[in-house]
Amino acid sequence: MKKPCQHHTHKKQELSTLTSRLRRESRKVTGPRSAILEILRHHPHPLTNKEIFAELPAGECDLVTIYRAIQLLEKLGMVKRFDFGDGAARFELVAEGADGHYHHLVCTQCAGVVKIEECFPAEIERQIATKNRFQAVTHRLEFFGVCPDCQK
Amino acid sequence: MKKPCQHHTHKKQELSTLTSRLRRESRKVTGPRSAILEILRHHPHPLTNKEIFAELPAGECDLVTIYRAIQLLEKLGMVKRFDFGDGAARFELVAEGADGHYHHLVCTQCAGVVKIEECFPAEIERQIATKNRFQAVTHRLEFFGVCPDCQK
DNA sequence: CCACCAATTGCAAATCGTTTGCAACTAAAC
DNA sequence: GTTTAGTTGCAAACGATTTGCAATTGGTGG
Ligand SMILES: [Mn+2]
Ligand SMILES: [Mn+2]
Ligand SMILES: [Zn+2]
Ligand SMILES: [Zn+2]
Repeated sequence: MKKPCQHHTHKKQELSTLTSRLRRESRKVTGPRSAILEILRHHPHPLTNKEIFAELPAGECDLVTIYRAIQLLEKLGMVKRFDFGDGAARFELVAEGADGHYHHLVCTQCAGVVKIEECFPAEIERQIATKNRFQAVTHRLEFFGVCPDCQK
Repeated sequence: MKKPCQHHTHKKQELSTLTSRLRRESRKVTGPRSAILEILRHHPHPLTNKEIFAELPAGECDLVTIYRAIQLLEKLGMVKRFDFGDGAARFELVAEGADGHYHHLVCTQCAGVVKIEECFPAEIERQIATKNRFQAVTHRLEFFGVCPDCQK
């Protein structure tokens, strides 16, 4: 058995890992759900429900089923929702154990997306929470700009 | 003439300042528009179109007119759009000359809003832009948590 | 004061993403 | 197998936002 890649950690989760998570929560592993998970597994960028639908072999399942499946996966913490401000929610698989905390840099011209691992110092958020006496403070942060390809 | 307040800088813009901006762009100063500007002027928090509509004396104007007015004001840079992720856009008057760059801390229970002047070091954004060769990079950042009142 | 015209408005209808109701169906457990 | 809670498809409902269009009006120039 050869190890496929020594340079990068392949964090793509096994489909079985994902489905067993469903069973553990007494949710059924169905055709549509497996298909959706497969698509998410193979996509490095957050997808809209409609995009997932488009990736699915025609007639595999209804758009509504995707909405419901994604809703469930989000509730179970298996996917994370992102909002790029264009009216459609996007979803991405959360790596096991990972907190799913990262951001994106979105091209305002072509909608291309780059994952951003950096975040500002947690100290800032802590100060904001303390100063305003808020608890359980989190944030939503996305960057926008023009990607290299779209710079003429 | 007495100066009303020495402690805070009242940055509330005069209505005439706002309307003249409209005339300068050959846009008409109408009843609905003045009313909308008045409401925005007196509200420290971003409002949804429907909220503006609710503030208006009954029958003052149609909801659609508010959508169109806000659209215009946004295009002229007189209001800034915020997205708290609940499906409805919110708008706030931008102080003259000000860049309108600030964020919010939103209570996830009661939807109360606090304006946040702090922002993370610009250096971080510059690095992200450079590393990914993006240009004109900006960001959208909002904080969420539980306000003092909602902590039971 | 009046005429004129581009800008504006109200109202109805259309869009779009997302949710819901319900009856038919099925994965998983016994 | 039988049983049943969990799922699905399809039609319809929803809420925010946009659009078409005919009627109205603010601002300008005379
Ligand atoms: Mn962050
Ligand atoms: Mn900022
Ligand atoms: Zn691009
Ligand atoms: Zn609260």
